[in-house]
Amino acid sequence: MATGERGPLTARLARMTVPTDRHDKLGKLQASGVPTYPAGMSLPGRELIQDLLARADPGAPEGDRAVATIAGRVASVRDHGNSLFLDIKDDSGRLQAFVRKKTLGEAAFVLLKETLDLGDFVACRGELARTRMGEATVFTESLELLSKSTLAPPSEWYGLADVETRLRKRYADLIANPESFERFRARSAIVRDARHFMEERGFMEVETPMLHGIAGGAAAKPFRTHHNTLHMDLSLRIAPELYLKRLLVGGYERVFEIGRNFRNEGLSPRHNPEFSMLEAYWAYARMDDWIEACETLVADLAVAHGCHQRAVEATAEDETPAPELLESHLVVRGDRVIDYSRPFARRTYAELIQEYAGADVFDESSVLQAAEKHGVATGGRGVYKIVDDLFGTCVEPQLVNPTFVTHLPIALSPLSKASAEDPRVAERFELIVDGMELANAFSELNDPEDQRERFEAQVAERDPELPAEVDEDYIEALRYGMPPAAGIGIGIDRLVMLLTGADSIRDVILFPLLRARARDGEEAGDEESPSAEPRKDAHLKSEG
RNA sequence: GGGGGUGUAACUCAGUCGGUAGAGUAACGGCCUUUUAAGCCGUGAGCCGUGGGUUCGAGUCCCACCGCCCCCA
Repeated sequence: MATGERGPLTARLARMTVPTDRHDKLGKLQASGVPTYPAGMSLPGRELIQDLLARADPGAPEGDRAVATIAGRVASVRDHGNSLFLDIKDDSGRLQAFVRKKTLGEAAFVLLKETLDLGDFVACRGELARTRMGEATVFTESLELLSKSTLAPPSEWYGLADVETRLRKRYADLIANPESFERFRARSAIVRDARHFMEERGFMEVETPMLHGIAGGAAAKPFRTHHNTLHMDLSLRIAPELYLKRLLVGGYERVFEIGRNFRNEGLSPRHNPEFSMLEAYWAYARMDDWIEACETLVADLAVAHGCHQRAVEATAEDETPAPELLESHLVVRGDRVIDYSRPFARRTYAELIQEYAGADVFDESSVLQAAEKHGVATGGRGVYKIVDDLFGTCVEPQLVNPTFVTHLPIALSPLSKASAEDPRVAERFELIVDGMELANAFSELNDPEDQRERFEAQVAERDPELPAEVDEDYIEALRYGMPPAAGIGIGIDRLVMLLTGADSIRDVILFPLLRARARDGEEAGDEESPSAEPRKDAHLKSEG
């Protein structure tokens, strides 16, 4: 907004496309000396609706009633001529306010009726009591305009259904769709609980760079950028892994980071170019320790937060959720009911490939044959890539209940230790839930020479999804000695999807990346940057 | 990149065989002393995604483009 702009409010708003009727109301309010966006506002005694209802009994007898001040958005108005019923909605809930001409005074009441709109923010002060119909209500003695709304909010009754509007104007989605509002609350609570879980187990939260010279720690195309003063090409991180492990070298034994990773790849219902991970490293631990910790974390979160989804499903069928349902390990997602009871299933990678793809992971001809049969591309690619595709096509979609997939091929695991029993497989697991990879963990490779060889093999592949050069600094760090350790990455967005029943990652990211919309009166795509970074600005937006 | 779907009022949606652009909600004007999807009477509201084509006539049929959704590569 043009905050520096001066001049009468109505004149400023007239230059914008304010609907005429709401524009007239602004003038009316100004003429009456009522500030539409008052400064220096203080609301002594203002309570959240939820707190008020917990503190005071609306059914208290006359003379014993609480006086309350509530503030929020006008969500509904029922006009009865000489009185109004308003629904006031705040962060915590919704409460009715009753406003009478007799109480408020003729002039104030008339002005209110002439100017009040859905979406306005107001404060109401008065006694909390019940109406004849038994509805808890603030019998308003004074009402104050806190902020005027000049655009009509989306219909509360029908909600906001248009997917594009919901994503581009998330605020409108949050106003109109309570399930969306609650879902992002659930996300916050899930992250908070996950953080608490890690802290309780003695892990220290750290922040590592998002700007990397060499984007390593995963196989993905990075977003590229440039630092002007240092004349450095940089990438947004695709994973924090190599920095977190440098901290193990430095002597911290348990570290974790919750944060954003960036991968310059396609969008899908389960992929957003920026997404959140919880990544943790644990010295002197092995893969099995993470199986225990991960299982505990996910199962506990499912009981604690899946209850929201169970309640949603129950209410959809007009049933009151039974108490045992709210404490269960069952969480609904679409037409699946996912059972998070411990222990989760444990299967080996080779076993699953055999069962669902009919191939022997360690036999090339068997893999090629299966690829042919299942329509997986083979041309000019390493066997392990084909196996990986077979797993994604044939196995992953079949695993609905949480399943630890262990003994992944070492060729797919360039940063993990090989198993002591079988050098062909890594000491590694992936946790698959409802066909999605939710977590990935392994015993960390700490042999600098072995690591160098694997990096060099990656560079030799000349794959745009793999680093183009060896991260010498990381190798050097390993030379100083890294304790034996195991690490894990847990996809936060997917975790929230699973526990809230969301179908798309966009339903759990407040502001997902969307194609830039051509502005009116401009030729779209005409003089757009011809470079390979068409959406650079969407990511590198500076606050400065 | 390929295929399918979709785009109509602020919101949710109808729109038949190609023949004057519709409803509910919201808004606006009335009536109404406790309603709750308040009610009743009345009014206004549209670049039918954009551009082209076929036709006497296009929201509707055809082509291209744009956005969004889904599937596939």
